Amino acid sequence: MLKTTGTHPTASWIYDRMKREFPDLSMGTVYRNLNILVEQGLVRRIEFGSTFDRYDANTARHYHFICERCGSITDLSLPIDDTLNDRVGAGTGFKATRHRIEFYGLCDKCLEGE
Amino acid sequence: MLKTTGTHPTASWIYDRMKREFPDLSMGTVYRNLNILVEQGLVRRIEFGSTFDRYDANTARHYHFICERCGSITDLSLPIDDTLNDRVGAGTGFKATRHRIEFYGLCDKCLEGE
DNA sequence: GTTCATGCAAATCGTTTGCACAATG
DNA sequence: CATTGTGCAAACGATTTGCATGAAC
Repeated sequence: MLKTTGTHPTASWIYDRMKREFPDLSMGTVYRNLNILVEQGLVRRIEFGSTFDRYDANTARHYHFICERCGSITDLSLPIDDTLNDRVGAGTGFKATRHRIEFYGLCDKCLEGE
Repeated sequence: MLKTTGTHPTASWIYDRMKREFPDLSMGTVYRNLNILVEQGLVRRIEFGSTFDRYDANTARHYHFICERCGSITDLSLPIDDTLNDRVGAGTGFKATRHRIEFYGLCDKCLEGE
């Protein structure tokens, strides 16, 4: 189900959605299975400023755009820049192997209303 | 106190630390005052993968490095790249005004033990 | 009969809030 | 007397867990 969803749902969104098909689904089951999928690397857990987690079935490396007005989260096609990792190491003695970027601003839909 | 701390403490770390000086300090007070400082823009709240928030008195824009072994969080001096924001807009119709980057890897101390 | 995922409810944990009180002006 | 910041304990909300049940092999 997650794979066919372009959004980045929360656990309770998934719960509501799946409950249509499995009326006596429980939250425990949702969380248990999400954790299994995350362990298996099939799903990514992503935490943003909110109090709840979101889940992402797009396991390809990508950056995220978060709209500050409507809160929507969109996958970006911006190419991954691995030279950033090397630049961090220069001089500091750190060794960065990966990074994550989130962009904040206004999405296309919210810009229309401006 | 936060200003004199290079680390990115959690609320309970601050609580423990301040309790030495104010023995009957309560958690409510810590959180209340942290929220006030965040509202005033004097302190940043930063959420990482963990279940709890961290606080940062360094309000200058900067990226973070998170050590995957010891969990330490370090401010980076890597220059902010605002051209990234523009590149997000190109083609997508989004307007990014800011971004945040976290690097993951091994810090200098943990690399020594390799 | 053993294994395993489930529903349910209770527990957990970081954070927030209601309230009474004491200090301040 | 009005205001403000506090301690305390209870409330909160997202997530986790213990346990009994029932299905699958």
